[in-house]
Amino acid sequence: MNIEFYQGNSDLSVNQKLVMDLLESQKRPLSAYMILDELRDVGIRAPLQVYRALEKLISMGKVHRVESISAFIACSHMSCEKLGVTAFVICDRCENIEEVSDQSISSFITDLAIKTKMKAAKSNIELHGLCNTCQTS
Amino acid sequence: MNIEFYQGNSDLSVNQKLVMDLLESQKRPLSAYMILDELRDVGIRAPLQVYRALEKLISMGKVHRVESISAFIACSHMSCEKLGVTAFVICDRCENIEEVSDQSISSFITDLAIKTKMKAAKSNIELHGLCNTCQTS
DNA sequence: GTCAGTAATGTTATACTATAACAGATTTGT
DNA sequence: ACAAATCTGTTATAGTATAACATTACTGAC
Repeated sequence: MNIEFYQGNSDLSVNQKLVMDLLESQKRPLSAYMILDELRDVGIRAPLQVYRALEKLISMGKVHRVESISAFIACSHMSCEKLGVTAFVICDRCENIEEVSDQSISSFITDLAIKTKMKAAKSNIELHGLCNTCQTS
Repeated sequence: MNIEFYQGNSDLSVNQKLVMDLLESQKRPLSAYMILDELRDVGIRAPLQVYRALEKLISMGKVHRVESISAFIACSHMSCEKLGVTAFVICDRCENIEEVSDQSISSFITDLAIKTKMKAAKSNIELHGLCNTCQTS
């Protein structure tokens, strides 16, 4: 872990911390309404409380939205706050999801932005299919 | 009603052709309900009629779903039915959208699949930002 | 300290996106 | 022609997200 860049969860509001802790405790993506249901006991009552927390966490790079399944997952890399470019690899059978963040992905997006003359703000790369385990069973 | 008249040379059903023609006439992505509203006059009445047509058109590679904006756009390349790998570059200001489909994109996805030991079924790559025009105005 | 201004949070209501379940119509193989 | 399978239409409902406003909490000047 890169201490210099890592931020703990102490600067988060109560709701943000509740959502963040839940997403970190699960390794899988959760929908906003799954989060809502899980957090009803601890004071979250309305969708907007969840969506506002998610919005902030996403802007901080701590949470990603997986667009193709409308779900949210804790960033598995401490460095995402800096890099901001990741890819998700999703098994459609076992629903396991892997977050990939390396140089080849960053430079692919950089190249695409240059090629299309874009000032890149946000990217998402999602690959669906069968994972290694599910291909052979 | 004489169905054959509407089908012409195409292998599409009436509803599929209506949706396809609309998406081709617009160059921008449309939401399912925008499509529904546009096609009410010609007999489309329910969301499912639109969604079923879209599902088929997507499976044929003629239409893409742009995940991050929950919208649908006609494929701008005849080759997508074969390649199946494209990227969307979306300007968040003018909402112009460009579909990119070249060898570098295909091989990026291929490499990602190999690296993660996935049997790839579907991918989506979406880059948001400001287009060349909007950066300078 | 207090009080106005600002920001954050809570709440209700509603808009937008998508599919389940069943009914009716059409096509197809025999 | 007729049953089985498929396609299409319709109603109802599930799932995702935000607008609008009320309330509370924080901040800084005085």
